[in-house]
Amino acid sequence: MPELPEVETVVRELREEICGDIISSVEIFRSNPIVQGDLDTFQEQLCGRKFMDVKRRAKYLIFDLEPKRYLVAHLRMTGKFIVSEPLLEPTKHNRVWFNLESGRQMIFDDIRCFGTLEVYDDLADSKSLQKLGIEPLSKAMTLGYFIKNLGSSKREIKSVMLDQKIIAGLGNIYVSEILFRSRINPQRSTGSINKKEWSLIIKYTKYILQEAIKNNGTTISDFRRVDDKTGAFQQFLQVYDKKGMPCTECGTPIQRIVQQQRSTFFCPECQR
DNA sequence: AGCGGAACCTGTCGGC
DNA sequence: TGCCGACAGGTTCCGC
Repeated sequence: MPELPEVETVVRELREEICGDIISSVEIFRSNPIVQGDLDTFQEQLCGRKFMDVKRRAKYLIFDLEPKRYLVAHLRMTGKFIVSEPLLEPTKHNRVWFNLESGRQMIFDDIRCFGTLEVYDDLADSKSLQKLGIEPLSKAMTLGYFIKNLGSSKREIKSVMLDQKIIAGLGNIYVSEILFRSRINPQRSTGSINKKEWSLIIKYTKYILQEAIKNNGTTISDFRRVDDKTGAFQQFLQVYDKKGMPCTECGTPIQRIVQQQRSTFFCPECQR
């Protein structure tokens, strides 16, 4: 479900809602496979700690706690954080409740249970964070980075853009949208992308992500904000989930193909 | 190195 | 109505 803009939306809203609050107890309704490690340890590591900040790295949420400790979360496909007045009973897909001293509740809800929750004393111990490539909205996102790392690669450009070890934070929706705007066929080999085209990819990656963040992300079906509202960027999507619909530029029907076992949507006329 | 395939789970939708 | 396959904003592991 959530890619960088959706995670960023959730992070910003959580930061407003929970900073300064203290975890009084943790109730786990279904741990497998969400909570990594021993459950008693997980609860013990978190109880009594105060939320100091909520940050994002790629699609990970990082909760800064005091005394110093970190809760690292990944929403995968259907994970959600909801902050609300306390419930009496968990609803169907509630997996973990973080009860707060203010009396409110932060709920981790996840239909498919792919999401992950991990605790670290030192973020450097997280293997998954270590492996991540550059942040697409950072200054590291340069022409030089792509030429140097991918200039001679034969991999398909779609696959490279989804690779979190290279660019960290893009997912299936935004990669289709970025390549459409950049007018690049998703099956092109990365080595065939010229400087001008890389510049377009960089420009539209930043533009689309920023616009999506402004619109609180994209809701196709499952994504929800902390207050259970939907995002609004779906109204600006040009190709994702638009198979057979006319291209907004040339009217050619949008095509759906499968790459890396995932759908790709593109215009065969505009994207060369 | 990098591909395809399967796995982790649950839910929804379309076709017959 | 019911069953079956395809598909879903993600990641990881395994074998070639």
